[in-house]
Amino acid sequence: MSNNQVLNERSLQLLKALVERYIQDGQPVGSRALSKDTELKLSPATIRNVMADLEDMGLIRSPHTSAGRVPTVSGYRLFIDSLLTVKPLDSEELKLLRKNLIAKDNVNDVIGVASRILSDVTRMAGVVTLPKRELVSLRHIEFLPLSNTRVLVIFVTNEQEVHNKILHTSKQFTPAQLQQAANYLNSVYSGLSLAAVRKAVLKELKDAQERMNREMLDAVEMAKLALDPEKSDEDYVLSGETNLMGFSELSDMDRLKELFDAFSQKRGVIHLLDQCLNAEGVQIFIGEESGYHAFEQCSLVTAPYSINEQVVGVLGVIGPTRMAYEKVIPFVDITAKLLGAALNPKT
Amino acid sequence: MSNNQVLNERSLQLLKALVERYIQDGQPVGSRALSKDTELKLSPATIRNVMADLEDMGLIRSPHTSAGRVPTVSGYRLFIDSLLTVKPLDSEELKLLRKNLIAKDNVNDVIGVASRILSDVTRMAGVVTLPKRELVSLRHIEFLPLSNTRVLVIFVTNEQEVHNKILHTSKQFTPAQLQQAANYLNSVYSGLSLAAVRKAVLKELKDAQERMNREMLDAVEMAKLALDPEKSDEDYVLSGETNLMGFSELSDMDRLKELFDAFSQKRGVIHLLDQCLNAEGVQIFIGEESGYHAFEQCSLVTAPYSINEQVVGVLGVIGPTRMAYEKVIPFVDITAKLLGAALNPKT
DNA sequence: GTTGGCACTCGATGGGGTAGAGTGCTAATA
DNA sequence: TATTAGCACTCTACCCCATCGAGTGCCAAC
Repeated sequence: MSNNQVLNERSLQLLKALVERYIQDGQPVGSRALSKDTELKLSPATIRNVMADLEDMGLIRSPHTSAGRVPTVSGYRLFIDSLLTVKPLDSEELKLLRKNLIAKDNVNDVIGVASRILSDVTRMAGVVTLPKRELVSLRHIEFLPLSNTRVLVIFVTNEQEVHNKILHTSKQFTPAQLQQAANYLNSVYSGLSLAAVRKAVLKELKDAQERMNREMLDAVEMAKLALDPEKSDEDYVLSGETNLMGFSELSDMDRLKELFDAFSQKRGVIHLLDQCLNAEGVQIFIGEESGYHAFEQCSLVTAPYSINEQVVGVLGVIGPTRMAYEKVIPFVDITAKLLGAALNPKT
Repeated sequence: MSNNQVLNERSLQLLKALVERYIQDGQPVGSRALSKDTELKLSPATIRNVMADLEDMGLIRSPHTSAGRVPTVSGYRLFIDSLLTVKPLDSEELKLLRKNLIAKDNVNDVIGVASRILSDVTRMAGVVTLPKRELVSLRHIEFLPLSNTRVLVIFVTNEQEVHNKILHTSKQFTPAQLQQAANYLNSVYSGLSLAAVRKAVLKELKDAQERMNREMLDAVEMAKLALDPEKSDEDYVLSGETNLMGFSELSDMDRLKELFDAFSQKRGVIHLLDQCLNAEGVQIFIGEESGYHAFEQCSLVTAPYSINEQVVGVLGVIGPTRMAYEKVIPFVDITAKLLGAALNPKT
């Protein structure tokens, strides 16, 4: 028990070797194998002592008496935070990204491509959230009369994305009135983020009623309805879920069902991804760290992406905890940057 | 071999009992069990003779020597076509349908609800295709200028659904020109199905150029672009896929992966569902009948649904071949009718 | 045509034995 | 004092084999 509770250089080196070995072939790693793997000329016996210490510290564990050792979540965490040597991005993959991740007319197409590339390259599942509506800016708003009190509102954001929604207004409007309302809103609010617009709208409604004429008031009232966030329309695009069926860690049907249930319910996944909106750069959840039982056997590598310097969404890769972090991390990172670039309006 | 190749009343009765029994508990059915199940007072030995005949005719088979018999696809087919006694719809389920399957502002919401009900009630997977764009009628079309030669076209169909698309035009239009074009198109084509509009548009472009003034020609030209079917935007909403993970028939991971791959690729499923657009009423694919390897262990029970007497889409249930057809069939049938009703514009 | 009897086949289950991998401990070593 | 060799021990994975039970096919009797 010489090094008890003390992580010296050698222990770390062995932990690193163990994790790398385990990630590579998925078998519990024994002392003999580790002895051959490292440059440290240590006998299996010595390594067994170190391993016992690492186990005491909760960094590795053995599935049963006569198996080797496997990293715990803390072990992976330490490995990723301090020991990982990230690989430079494969040039083929970079080429693939640059070729396919380009601006399109439809934001959803770009998002879909990004998600697919993430899953294809990593052979795990790729996920990309749609840009948060709140954070993108308004370019144009338009009202179309449907029938009686139903009005179709259409707003175009950031030059690319189009949203529409049906409003039920309290009174009837003529096409001309609607046109006028749209004109007013466009002249005043165009260019602001939707959140900012809503804020401004609420403010106007509250304290400036007397200063506005009837038409403008109507316009603002309608804008309020139109921008009501109501059911959060947050969503994501998931690709390559089926890749996850290949991993032995997830081959238990109950677990797998739970995982896929989580995917289709979306709520939990969105919540998880939202946590990464504020973090800068790549963020990783290992196994139970996510806080969701369904993801207990999975790791999630995420990175936020930005339009116009403004973080609007998150993308990531979902796979078994035993994944090639040293490749996935830089890949997720660069994909986020290129996605942001592809989504930026060409000014 | 008295009854060889001849299906008499008794054989059919026994086949029916066998299939029902097998559907109920999923175990190969033996002669003893069948002897107890039916009112025919026959000894197991006699039943064994009949079963041998049924096996010769390819209606049942035995997984191995000392197991009971299991229906083949032909067996299921005969059962469904001639022997099935459909159960009346559970009143609880009907209530659920009537309560939730109601008109909404957003067609997608209604479709989603239908899909979810299908899967929830049957505890299998539910699928509903989106209404075919081609077949719904145009209510209103509108153009919004974006930048230079990019124009946003918005069209509203059947009073409820809104589509939009970005066009790249060959020349630049002023907002007024766009407005004029829209006015023209609305006055001429409103109320026709999109397919009919496109047909008319192509015709006008071809043989009536001299009779039209410049603006109208532009309008028609733009309409052509707008309605270009291009990438078929056919799609469907799938629910409860994960229910399928519970069935032992599908518990083989490779098979399951293949099935879920088919779901996410969509192409094959859409093709399969499209085949039901022309058929009247409930249609069923049993196992390999679908022609898709991924569905070899599955059955698909479908029914087309209509808006304004016009068939526009298909819905159905996907599950293992061993499913309770006598309940699923009437349920799919009524769901299709109620979905149609919910989608019909309230005139 | 139907039935009882019977030999036979085959899958499922569980016990027992073995091989191999890897450990922890101890005593010897540098 | 840290490292190492040696060794007894443990546990899993695997295979073999015996047994059991379900169900069949066939034959002779009714």
